[in-house]
Amino acid sequence: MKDGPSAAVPEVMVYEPVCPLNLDATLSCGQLFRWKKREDTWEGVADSRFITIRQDCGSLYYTGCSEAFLISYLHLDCPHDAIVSGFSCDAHIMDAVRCTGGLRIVRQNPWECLISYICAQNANIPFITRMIENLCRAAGKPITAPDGVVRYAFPTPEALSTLTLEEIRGCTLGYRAPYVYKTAAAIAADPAWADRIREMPFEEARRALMVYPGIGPKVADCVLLFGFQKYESFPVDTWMRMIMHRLYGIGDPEKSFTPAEYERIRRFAQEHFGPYAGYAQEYLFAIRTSYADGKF
DNA sequence: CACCAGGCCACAG
DNA sequence: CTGTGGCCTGGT
Repeated sequence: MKDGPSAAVPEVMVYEPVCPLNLDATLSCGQLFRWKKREDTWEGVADSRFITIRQDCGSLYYTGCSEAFLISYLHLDCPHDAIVSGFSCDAHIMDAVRCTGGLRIVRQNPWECLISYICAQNANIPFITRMIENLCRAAGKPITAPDGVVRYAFPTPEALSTLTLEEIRGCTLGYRAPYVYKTAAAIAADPAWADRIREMPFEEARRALMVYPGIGPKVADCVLLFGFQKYESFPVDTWMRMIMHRLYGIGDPEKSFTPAEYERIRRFAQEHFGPYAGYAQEYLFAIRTSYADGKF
């Protein structure tokens, strides 16, 4: 027999997506840094809520958020098959789709996305994860989850901008600390920034993001894709550079990665893949090690 | 101990 | 305008 209030245990909700979803691929492909899989269940924090999701036989069993949030967050409100079939003339993308079909681009909070991808520069995923957790612990609101474990929301712009430069550096951000420090201050002083960028056409929004310190072409493209749902965005990282050279003969990974080289690869991809180029990028990125290992 | 990881910035030519 | 080093930190 158990003691303790059963009312504290959240009701598990069920949702059955009508279109393809690969939850494992979606939450582990590297677009997000705050989800962990324990047993069969994914646990994460999004917009100040602790959420669990388990996928079983196509059904989603979830706690901590509404169905509307789940659908929006996982981008289940879109014609996924139509996006994928738009790539049907490209054998490489279809290879990737066969491996991780149902991979979704999650609708991230633009602010969290912005800071996260500033941290992500020149780092690997475990390191990025630690930096972000440190920031959350330092300035994020504590959330007591039903399992009794305290997690932390991603700090608001106001909260993050109260930290000193040294406190941010203490979150193991290294040379990225001044970028986060200055960008947080700028955003905190300008609450309408996200609405403004959301309304801008792609290239203009891109330029507007690159005004913030620590945000270059790669980070801007990630934020436009993951934070602003501008799906024509095609972020080019060192992996994508290698892959695009190998599959399409674009660019040359032997030479130094100049801004001109970035533009060449990005323009080609946006033209070649079309308005959902970002989805092509995510599918290629999801199986990046296969290309490194010489498969495909 | 080198070298690199989902780059950006300051500075030289 | 284009190209090259250096950079915090942590893992091979």
